[in-house]
Amino acid sequence: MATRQKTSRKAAATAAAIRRARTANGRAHNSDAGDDIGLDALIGHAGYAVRRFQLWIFQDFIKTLATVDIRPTQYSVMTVIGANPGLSQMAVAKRLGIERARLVHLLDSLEERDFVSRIPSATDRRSHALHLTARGKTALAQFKRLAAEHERHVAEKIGKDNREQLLQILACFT
Amino acid sequence: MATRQKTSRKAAATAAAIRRARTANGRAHNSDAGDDIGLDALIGHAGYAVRRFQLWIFQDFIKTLATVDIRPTQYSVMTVIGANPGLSQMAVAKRLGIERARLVHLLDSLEERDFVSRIPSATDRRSHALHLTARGKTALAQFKRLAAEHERHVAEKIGKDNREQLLQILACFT
DNA sequence: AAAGATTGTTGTTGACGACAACAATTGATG
DNA sequence: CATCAATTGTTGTCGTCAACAACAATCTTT
Repeated sequence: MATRQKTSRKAAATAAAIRRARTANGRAHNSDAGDDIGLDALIGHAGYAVRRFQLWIFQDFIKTLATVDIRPTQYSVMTVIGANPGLSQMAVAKRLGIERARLVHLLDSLEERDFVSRIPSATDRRSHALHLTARGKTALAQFKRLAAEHERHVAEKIGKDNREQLLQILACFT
Repeated sequence: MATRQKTSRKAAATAAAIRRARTANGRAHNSDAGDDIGLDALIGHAGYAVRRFQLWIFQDFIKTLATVDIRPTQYSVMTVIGANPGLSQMAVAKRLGIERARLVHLLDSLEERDFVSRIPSATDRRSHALHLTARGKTALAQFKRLAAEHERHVAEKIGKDNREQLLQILACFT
């Protein structure tokens, strides 16, 4: 085991410990599968199901768009800017529910890759008008094709109808 | 503005910039609300809706259980251990889809608060048999009541029927 | 002109997922 | 039985992300 084991390995095993160890391994005589372990109250918790689902869906998105090296948040930023050129950073941050502090770094990387440009606003010298570059526009078109492919993966995973129901149920959050 | 503004504030504003700035602010003459900004392709992306929903649901969970200072992951760990006493760390990690490296810290904090105890396994001296302490059991009972209250918030937010549909759709991830 | 709000920026903190190593131990293979 | 591969808990690092708190520049209000 590890170096800083808290309880000595040689410590006497209590009868309770033995009993429980039996319970744990004996339940289906196959603890490797990780199955047959009850979740108890976790079943019926929307948060848990949603967390697991989001993990899966983000991993698939990242994998599907790995060739273009675009992550979900970057994609959402470019999509909103593409659909609403000239938005300020505040407006984009509010719309997507991300912090403006975080958006700074996101835009930095997108600007470095020449996908987005910050143009000083003519009406408010504090703010930037965000635009896609020409390169950004063609790139986004490709991203959307890959994202659509990812969306098909989702439909395969949970079912076409279920996916649409999901979108409808969660529409109030978009 | 900030100290390290990339483009000089005094830089001449192009006609295009002016036009777009007008577009951004003029769309509904109220850019504060953050409304009326199209999401374009983002609508119809399950990942985006799920991300927003998970953000909301986790924040509500944390808020609802703030008095007991329990986060969603900690709650899931205690719930699984409570329902399956004697599990090894590997088994818990696999079942919940968290890394065993991460579970180490989670258990450290839960053990410090005397909610969980690592008992050396009688059959495998590498592994620990995880158990709730007496204090952990009574605490978990309270956590479950608060979690149920949080779940009611979810039902209020998306609707009782929708919540159940959601759980059914995502059941394959739990 | 002064006071307060807004915008972009920087920095810090903490939770979290992913990986890579490692010692101790177990299991399998010869 | 001896050896080698696999497993388990642990430590560490890295990068992403949300949440805050400060700050300078600028706008708005009065």
